[in-house]
Amino acid sequence: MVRVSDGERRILEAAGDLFSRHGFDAVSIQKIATRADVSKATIFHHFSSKQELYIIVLKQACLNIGTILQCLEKEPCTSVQPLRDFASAHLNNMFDQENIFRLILREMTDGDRERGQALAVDVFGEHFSRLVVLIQSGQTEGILRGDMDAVDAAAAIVGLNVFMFQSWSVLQHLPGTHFDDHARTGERWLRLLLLGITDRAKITA
Amino acid sequence: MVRVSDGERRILEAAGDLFSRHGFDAVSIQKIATRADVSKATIFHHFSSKQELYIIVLKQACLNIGTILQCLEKEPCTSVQPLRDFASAHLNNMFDQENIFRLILREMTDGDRERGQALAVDVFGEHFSRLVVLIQSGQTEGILRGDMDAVDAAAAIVGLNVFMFQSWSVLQHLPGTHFDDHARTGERWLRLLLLGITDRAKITA
DNA sequence: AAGAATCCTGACCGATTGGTCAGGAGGAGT
DNA sequence: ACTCCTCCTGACCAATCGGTCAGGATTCTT
Repeated sequence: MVRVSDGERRILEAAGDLFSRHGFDAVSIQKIATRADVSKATIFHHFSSKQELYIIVLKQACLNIGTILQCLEKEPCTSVQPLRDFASAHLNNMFDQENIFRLILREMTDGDRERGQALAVDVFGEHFSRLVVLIQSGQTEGILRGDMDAVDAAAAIVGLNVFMFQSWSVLQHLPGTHFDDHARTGERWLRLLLLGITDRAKITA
Repeated sequence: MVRVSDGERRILEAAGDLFSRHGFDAVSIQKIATRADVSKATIFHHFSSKQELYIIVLKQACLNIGTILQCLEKEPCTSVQPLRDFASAHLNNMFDQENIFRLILREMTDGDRERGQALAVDVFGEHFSRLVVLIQSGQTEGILRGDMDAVDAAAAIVGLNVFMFQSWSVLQHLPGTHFDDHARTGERWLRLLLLGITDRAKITA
């Protein structure tokens, strides 16, 4: 176990919070120092540069995420319940660790191209792969449509969750909406995706 | 028609491009000036502050968007084709005007809370409402499921498109993926949403 | 008690930031 | 010829930026 001083802990905390909310460029070392209640020089005592601090915050965020989502068993999938469980856990996971996920999503969309993509693969890749396998097993079990791409289905499930996560505050201000609770809304959207929005599937293609 | 000098045009163009790619704080006036091939002071001749320039870029972006998406007729919806048309037009619209949409999405997620939400309602609100009405008419025509919320369905359609738009470069780097073309992928995802991912809808709830 | 190591700080650095200002160039109106 | 107006600029400003440095506390080791 690496020893981490109290000041260093507070710095990482403040940096993670500020970076996730405002992005790398909008946050100055001084602001992090003030929030962490240390001097600016203290930050450079613990971290060699702003970039390094950012990268470490990013890595720490990935570590915190890696161990949480373990709800995907390897048993064959004979009902949609595992999908519900996954989607629900995924969504709760995001909202529970809002800062971390905002940081990662931000990095994916406007960060350094290579780093952002590598990060995305690291963070989402494994879970995504396991979700794809889960869906494929559901297809061979006959519970899920065989004439679709499991990768598409996985992307759609994750995509709806991600969209909901990052647009939550905006969604509530669209006209005619009534989104009250993440979890319930997520369940309804997943149900939509499971059953489809057409009445009876007479429409082919 | 308001006269706009050539320099001013170039400034707005450069600012829109840079803001959408890197965000407000990461872009300096100097960089905009260099890109627009004018001096820094010229920018302050045309715009009173960086904030004002940003707001104007934002408004210009909204104007450019407002008139494009007009594919929603008011006739009753007797097939899923109007939904396909909407989703397709929506997606193409985003990718065609990448900068503008990135700018707006960025503002929605990290901009000033009130302004971002007001902007979102302005930009997406009207189209969203019309999409909801379209879906509702599809429900009364019996072509779409009656036991779902039209608002949920509309949000899901738009959400999948938005997610695809802003995660496109990352999606291609997830393991096992093969997303080659926006349009085709968008069609497949919409089909998923239309028909559902379960085989036959024996699974209720 | 002495020394070493860690934690932390105020003062400071050059560079860059958003923004100001006086004024030059050039076309239009008189 | 004259003025007026718009477009544009280089020089400049105070403030802030990321980062350095010498040294004061505090704690751990011996």
